[in-house]
Amino acid sequence: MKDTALSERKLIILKAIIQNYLETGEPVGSRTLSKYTELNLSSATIRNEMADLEDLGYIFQPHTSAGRIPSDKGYRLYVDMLMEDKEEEITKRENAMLEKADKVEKVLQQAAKVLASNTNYATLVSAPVNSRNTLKFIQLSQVDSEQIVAVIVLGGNVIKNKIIEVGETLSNETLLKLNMLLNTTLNGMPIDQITLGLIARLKEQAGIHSEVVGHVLDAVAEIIHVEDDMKIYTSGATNIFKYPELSDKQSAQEIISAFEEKQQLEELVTETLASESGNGIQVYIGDETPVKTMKDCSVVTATYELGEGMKGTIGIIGPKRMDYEHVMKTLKTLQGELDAIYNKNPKE
Amino acid sequence: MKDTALSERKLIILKAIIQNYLETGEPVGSRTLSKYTELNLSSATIRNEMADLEDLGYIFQPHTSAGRIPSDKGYRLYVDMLMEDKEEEITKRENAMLEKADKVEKVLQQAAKVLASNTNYATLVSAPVNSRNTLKFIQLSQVDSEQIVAVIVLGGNVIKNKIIEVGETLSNETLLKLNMLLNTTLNGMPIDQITLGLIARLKEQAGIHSEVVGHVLDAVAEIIHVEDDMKIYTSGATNIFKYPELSDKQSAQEIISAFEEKQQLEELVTETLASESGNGIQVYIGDETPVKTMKDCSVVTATYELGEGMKGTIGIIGPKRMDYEHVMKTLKTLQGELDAIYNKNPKE
DNA sequence: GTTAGCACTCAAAACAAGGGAGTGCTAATA
DNA sequence: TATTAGCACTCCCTTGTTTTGAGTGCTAAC
Repeated sequence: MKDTALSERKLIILKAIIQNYLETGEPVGSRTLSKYTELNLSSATIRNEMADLEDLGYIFQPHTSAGRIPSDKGYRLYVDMLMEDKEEEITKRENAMLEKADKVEKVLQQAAKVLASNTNYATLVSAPVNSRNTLKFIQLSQVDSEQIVAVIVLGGNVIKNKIIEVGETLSNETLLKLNMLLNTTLNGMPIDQITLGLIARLKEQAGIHSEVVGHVLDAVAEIIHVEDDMKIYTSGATNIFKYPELSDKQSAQEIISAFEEKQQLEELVTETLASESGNGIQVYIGDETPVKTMKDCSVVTATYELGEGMKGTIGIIGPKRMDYEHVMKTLKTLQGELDAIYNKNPKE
Repeated sequence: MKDTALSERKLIILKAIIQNYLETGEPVGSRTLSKYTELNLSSATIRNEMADLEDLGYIFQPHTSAGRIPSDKGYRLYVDMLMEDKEEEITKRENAMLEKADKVEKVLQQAAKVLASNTNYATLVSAPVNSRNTLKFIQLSQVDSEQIVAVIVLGGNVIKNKIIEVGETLSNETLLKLNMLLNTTLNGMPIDQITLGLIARLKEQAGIHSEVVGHVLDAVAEIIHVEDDMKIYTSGATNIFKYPELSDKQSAQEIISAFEEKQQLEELVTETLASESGNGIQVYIGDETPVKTMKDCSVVTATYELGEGMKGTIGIIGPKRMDYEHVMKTLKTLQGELDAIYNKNPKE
């Protein structure tokens, strides 16, 4: 029995085992399979084949005298080769909700929700990260005698603001001048090109107000700091209660905590964005996930793009026996929708 | 046995039962209580008293031949009369973290976290609602040939912004003029005083740019819309797994969903803000809570204030057998801290 | 190579028995 | 009269035993 290639029949059996297990969640035995119309084999024959498949590590028994369950390796083979693309229509209705929402946050939160209700798994949507982004516009305004507010507009119309305490009261002209200075120098500039040298030069030009400029640039720096900025929207975390294998106290606690804290999800997102595959869809099975608390889950992620190389992630987290076909199809659709929404937006 | 007043001894026994149950979570029996030093009574006597207390509805047995458990009515009596204020020091260390955070959202998220780690219950912090708030400052800025951004600063330095599409390109002077117009009229104005008449007047004064002004005021309206604006920060939802009586699948699912969706928590917050009690601390036991999914929990909330009558809520949600004394004390402290933080902020 | 048959394994369900915590009641006691 | 000791009773929980049934591996026959 060579490890390199499985016989046709073994593949069919493996596929049958997995599909059956995806549906029922119960270990599947030889008798069940022999009743499977496609292959007219007795249970005994199937047993032999299953023994082989077990030796090769594609399936295993939870205990002696139980049926077989796919191993991570088995799932992997299935996802890579055995699975056929389901060409189903996913519910367009709900997606209509996406169109309506206007603010970015709302759209993404909606997206997570739609995804969750379409799949019955836990979902996550990360906002586009604005590294490689450009600074579009800065505006300083007096708010109080000793406070100014800096409004910073980034490419993609992401707007940020920060209150800055200034010791002195700035005159209107001064503010106007500073605004001019900042905008003529920085407008349209990719934020990774704002160097220390540039900052020094700006401060110099600001003269006695160099301190204010310093504060403003600090604010910019703070705003674009990726980690700090990564917003993650989630939905349907409680869906995991639908899958007994994940809903014992221990697991449920851990997984839901991950969704609550979001810290760990960030890792997942960065990992996904870093290692991109062909169509942008990635499947992590069990131990393959970057996040240890999800070692008993499968995670499927997709990347969507929003002009300018700004990228975000959508993903779903569920049991290993998840409906990969449906999930991948749904992700692909949503990915498309998001792309569309952002590209039809007033061009950048 | 009159219902109006319980004998001194019954009160002591009831208190003992409750305190014991808070600690252990197990039904408490007569023998356990008779060993209680304070009251030198035999288990038989105690049994008689317990039978009375049960008749009166303060305690009950989960099943025959089990110890007694406090009923909602029992808890209520305890909270109202029997409980003594614990004068413990709560950990000041963690509160230091509160000081550091600057942005409102960060502070509140932190607050929720601190609360959760101090109590081991699920917690919630609602951002101050800005009805009764004033508009401090408006700034329109050109961002693109056909887009302007409106930055709106509210009292308490809450900053909002919104992109507005304008059909035409506005000149610098026009913008300046509009800014002048808006600010001279609206600055410092309580937002509930921005009436239709005022809006009409403004539009008239804006002349050919009345449309833009309309958009801006729409944006203001949208921003101050209370429901839409209510942000709720939560933490420690998974703490409920620590309490077996709440962590069966059904309950856990429901409670955590409530925390994820936040919808239901909003109801809780509005209810709390509406019916305010003396020191602003409220205790909902079991069915008393406005949120049906929490009928097996107790909810304790407090209101904090931030100048100008802007109010927010902090609250904790846990099992009925929660440590009310500790919780109320902690809430009171945090309430104070928040008040302090916001009142030491540059005066409004 | 396939299959029928059989002995074997093991988890889960069903059942039985015992222990223990707790109660209510009654009768004795202070 | 209030308290307590004593006792019978209830019911949950734990433990151990048995039964059932699904499933396997192996061997021998086809």
